[in-house]
Amino acid sequence: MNKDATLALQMDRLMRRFHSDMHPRAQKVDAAKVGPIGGMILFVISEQSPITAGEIGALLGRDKSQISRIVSLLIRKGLIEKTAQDGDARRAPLRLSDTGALQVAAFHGALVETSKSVLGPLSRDERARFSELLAKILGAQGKTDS
Amino acid sequence: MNKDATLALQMDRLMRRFHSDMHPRAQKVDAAKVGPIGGMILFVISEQSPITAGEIGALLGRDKSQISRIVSLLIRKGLIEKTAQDGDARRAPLRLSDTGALQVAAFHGALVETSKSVLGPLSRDERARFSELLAKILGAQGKTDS
DNA sequence: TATTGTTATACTCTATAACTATA
DNA sequence: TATAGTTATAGAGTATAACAATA
Repeated sequence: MNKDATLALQMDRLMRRFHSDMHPRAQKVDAAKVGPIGGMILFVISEQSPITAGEIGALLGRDKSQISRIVSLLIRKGLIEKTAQDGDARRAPLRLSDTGALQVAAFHGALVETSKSVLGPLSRDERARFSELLAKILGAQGKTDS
Repeated sequence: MNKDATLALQMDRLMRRFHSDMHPRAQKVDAAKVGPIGGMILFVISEQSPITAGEIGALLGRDKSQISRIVSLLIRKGLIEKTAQDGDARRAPLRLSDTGALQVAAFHGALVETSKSVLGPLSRDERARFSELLAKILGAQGKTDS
């Protein structure tokens, strides 16, 4: 089979593997029932805060309507808050609440466990190399994301 | 941030990137309207045939109920057929029809284009190295898939 | 009793479009 | 006129469970 097609199939299988491993772990710690995308959004906010809904959408590659809906949910559940606006009133920078920070810590643990489990077959060096390759893939085209 | 968590976030972004790139390409060639998972199922059958629904589910990491539903759709659309049974009557080995083979060729092209596009930032050597790492990740645990 | 596959259901994710408000 | 965000809708993917047929 063509090497590029092989890569595509490998990618699909890896994505499924990751998802299958992550799902039960995430559910177990998802006390606030925010779902996998809710968890990703919390995670992104914990990394870069304050951040607007549009920026989150660009980072995660999801449509703004989806981000908007889940952000509303997260606010309703008290996990994130809108910060005081200084400039553009259309933008609504978001930050974690204390409860949200706790939830992120739980998700973080699940993420780490999943990474370790799925990437377990790789040595430490290989894992680092893998991460570098991912960074190169994402970085080159990713600049236009944000 | 923890390296394992970084990897998890990179994985999510890569998956999204792949999906976003693949979706419009696949739609364009999806003459029979079988959807992305329908395309993956056709693709798997084209690689290993005859193959049962259960084996497809294991390979793709999807639930048997989902495979069953889409396999029914693919049969209804004339893209695959059940082969004559020789042994276990519960199992229903599947194979591509001529129409299905044409559809697979179209999907194959879309897969190759997506791989080239998303993995474009990598050199030929890096891409080979990336594929090797994927094989190692999938191979070690993947044996239990089938 | 276990396995293969089917069917039904409910939930989540997703894309699209129309909309409001701000700039 | 353009941008940030909201809301509504429809469609696709998913997990779960109950079920039938076969082993």
